[in-house]
Amino acid sequence: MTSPARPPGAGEPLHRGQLTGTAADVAPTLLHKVLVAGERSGRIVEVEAYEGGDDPASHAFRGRTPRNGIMFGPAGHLYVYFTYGMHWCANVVCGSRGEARAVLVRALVPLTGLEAMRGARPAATRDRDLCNGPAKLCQALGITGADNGLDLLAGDSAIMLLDDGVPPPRTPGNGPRVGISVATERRMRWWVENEPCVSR
DNA sequence: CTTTGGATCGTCT
DNA sequence: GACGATCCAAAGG
Repeated sequence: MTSPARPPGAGEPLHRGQLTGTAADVAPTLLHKVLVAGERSGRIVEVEAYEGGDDPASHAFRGRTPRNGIMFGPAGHLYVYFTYGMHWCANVVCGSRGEARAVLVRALVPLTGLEAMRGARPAATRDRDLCNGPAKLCQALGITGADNGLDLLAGDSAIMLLDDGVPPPRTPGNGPRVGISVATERRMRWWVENEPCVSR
């Protein structure tokens, strides 16, 4: 009995219990999970952990504000923020309620909806440049502030986080986070080694 | 190939 | 009023 090949971008939503640990615990487990936005989807190949009140680099370090409120809610929701006057970035909220931990999704391998992604990102000359950065992948998938707070684990959400059976790498790359000026000694960035779609 | 600086505006001090 | 959890084009080697 041969089962048919699973369509690209298909899978089951993660269980919320998989996201209740610290951001540093959860982040590397999200490698190879699939982020889906309508017909567009990609496999996560680079992430960063932000630990809320324990982490000077986190948006939640100085407490709850109108912008970061979603981070203080339940795990599995999407935290989208606007930065540098023009870019959106997407996080998966994790930890327990009130802890404001989150994992920034930094890069994807495009799986489906490539034509829509190319249309959304005319600056990308190669397909590997469609989603190889936190703001690029939001542009490619059409994620904006309007999506802030969505439940990524609900079957009817416009944006979902799926497990299609591909396990995380046994030994991911690990190093300092990108683009921050504090807590730079913490090695809380993880990526899939030898993967062309990783940023930088 | 690497380095540099401009774009652009919401958010918090 | 200052500063980004960034990207890209242009300039330089």
